[in-house]
Amino acid sequence: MSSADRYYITTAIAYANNRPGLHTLYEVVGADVIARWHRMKGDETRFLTGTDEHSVNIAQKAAELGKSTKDFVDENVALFRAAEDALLISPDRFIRTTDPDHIHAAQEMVRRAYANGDIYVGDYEGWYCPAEGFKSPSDVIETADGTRCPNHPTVPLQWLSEHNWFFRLSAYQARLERHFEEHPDFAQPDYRRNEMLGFIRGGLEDFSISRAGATWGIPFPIMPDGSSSQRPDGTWDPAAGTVYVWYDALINYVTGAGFPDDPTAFARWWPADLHVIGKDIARFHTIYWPAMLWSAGLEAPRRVWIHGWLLAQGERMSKSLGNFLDPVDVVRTLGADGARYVTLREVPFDRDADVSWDSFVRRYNADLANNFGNLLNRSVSMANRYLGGERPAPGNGGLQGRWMQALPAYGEKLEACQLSEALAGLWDFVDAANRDVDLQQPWVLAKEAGAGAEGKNEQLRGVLGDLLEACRLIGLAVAPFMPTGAPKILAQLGYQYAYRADGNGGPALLDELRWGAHEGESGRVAVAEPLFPRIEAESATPAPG
RNA sequence: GGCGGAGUAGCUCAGUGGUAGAGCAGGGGACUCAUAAGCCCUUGGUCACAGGUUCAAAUCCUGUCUCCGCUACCA
Repeated sequence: MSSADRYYITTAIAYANNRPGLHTLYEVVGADVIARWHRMKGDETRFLTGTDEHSVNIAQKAAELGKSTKDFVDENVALFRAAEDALLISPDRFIRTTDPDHIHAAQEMVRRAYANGDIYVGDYEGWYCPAEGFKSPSDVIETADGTRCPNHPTVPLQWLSEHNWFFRLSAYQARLERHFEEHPDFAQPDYRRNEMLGFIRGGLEDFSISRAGATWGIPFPIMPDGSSSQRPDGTWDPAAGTVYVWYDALINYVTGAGFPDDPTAFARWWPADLHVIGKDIARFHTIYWPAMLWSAGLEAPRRVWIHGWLLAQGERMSKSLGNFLDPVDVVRTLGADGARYVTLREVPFDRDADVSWDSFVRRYNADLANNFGNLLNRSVSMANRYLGGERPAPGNGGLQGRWMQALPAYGEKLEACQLSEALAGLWDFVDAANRDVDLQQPWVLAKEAGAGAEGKNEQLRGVLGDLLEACRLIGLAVAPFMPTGAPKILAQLGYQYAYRADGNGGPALLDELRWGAHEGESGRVAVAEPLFPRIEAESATPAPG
């Protein structure tokens, strides 16, 4: 992986029509871990996440609730931010598509596409629900009365045609194909890349980028004759319509980098190193988006990571089905660190995975309470009991060798977005440390040393020094996953935690992760206290639905 | 329909020619530093099915069944 000194990572922006579920925030947690990893490594890091707030659906929903659209999205955004705070998400900017600079950026992208000859006025045809707006063919149902909108089955649909702006995606087919071939890592994982490549090879059609009727959206900046739609008083001519979907939502990634008004920032942050997105929007991010950027004279992002969905008993978690986990519930039971760890350990980042409350609790107990939590607890307890709280220097026993293998593998998996595998490998090291305790039997060494046996005290100090060092390394390495757990782990071991709450500010993580990085420093461990108390089944909140 | 992927222990999965594996869950044991955790041992599988190639197949080939992903304008 590259060791660039700056790292720009984004998530998809969430549709602000409701409160968030864990299945929505899951990708944000994953991206947050990667962002924190880079911050701690010392890369200048920018992590962007936020909300997508335009669309007729949102305006409609707000109207149904008797609220102004802006109040409605403000309320939902507050719920997102609260849930993200609970999960310790650390965006450098939380972007909203209603932010003024974003509106400006989207309009500028449209202007550039126009200047480049890539947009033109055409006819958009489709089913139109008078109560809601245009419906895609997959979004309508056949009833005895004819084709209807599932949300308004009593209202007859109309087949409408309206003048809209189209983006000339077809002009970019060859360049896209070449880009995929020259940059095999651009879209990942591989099977998603192949799907997208197959789609490109099948031929690309232009897509519409404006809507004539909608008012809750970014004013389209250009009139059909090519003149500006901005009036002398600064307002926009509603006859120009609004920007539709992708020329609004996707633009957030360049807005968040400073486009177009802060060229210095933009030159620093663009192109993005990584877009983390869900599989449902892979096509828009890996095909539409590069073409849109090229049209504006900008570079494509370096990498797009496409993750899967969280399933409940084989079905996609969703708000409409009600089979989702509330992140606040999960945090309440497992703690923020536990919730983050368990989610990213249970779900491979490259595909769908079935999750359940039981599987989360089981994973928490096995990995955090029993394995790592207990390793830390028993190590600190023994240092207190046998060495009066002194923290001896690490030796160079078998654990050191294992660590020198485990660390590079961990970093590689993490940077390859294989978060679950990264943790699995790290926990092999946890297991090795636990096995070492039983192999070395420090309690026997302590007894022998107490009886005056030759060399036993040195041996005991070496063993405990190794164990405490293993705990330090694990605690620091998992800090991106467990932002509040890590400082507590280090504190139990008698170390200062050098990083700020968002992971910035400390020494380069890879230096700290060297075996024996602090061996010259004397120190004392704290009183042992379980950091990840075991969760009994009865006390766990049952999963809703 | 087309293209692609997958079917291996109760669960999640690894394993691409050479006597079936891991973690979790279940059972037993010895220990005691520890969150009754950890450690050791262990019960579970005709590797979807049927043929074929081979001295040898979960692993290669053919066919069948089942499941999943992609197959354009939802945020």
